[in-house]
Amino acid sequence: MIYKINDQPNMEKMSHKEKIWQVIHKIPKGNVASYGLVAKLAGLPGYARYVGYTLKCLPVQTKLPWHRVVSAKGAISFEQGTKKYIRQKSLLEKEGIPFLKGKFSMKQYEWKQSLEES
DNA sequence: TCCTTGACGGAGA
DNA sequence: ATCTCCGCCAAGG
Repeated sequence: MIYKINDQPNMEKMSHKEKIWQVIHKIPKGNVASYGLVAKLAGLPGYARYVGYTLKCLPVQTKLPWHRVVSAKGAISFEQGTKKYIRQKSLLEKEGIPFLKGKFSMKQYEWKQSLEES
């Protein structure tokens, strides 16, 4: 299906996955958001696991900044040392977020949506 | 239908 | 700080 970046369609009529894509697309570069926060901002509180499922279904060449979504503790949800793990880690470090002791500081880098808009 | 499987989260211990 | 356990919820067998 065609997904236009700048559309702000009627949330009621969007599928859950579309709502989730919309939210992830808005995560600013240099910030991260937990699966739970993405779900909440998408109007789907409690759907943290579903956010993970949605990301798993993304095509490899997606433009969506999936790497900015991490666990609530700031850890990467892939098995340590795997290619995916290393890829996500480097993409975020490239955006200036330090990875210390196996995690990113949510306190400092988690997206504060309220300060940005709405 | 029922059961299992996760890119989850948080309350306890 | 860690680790386990359990509730969550859609998908896929």
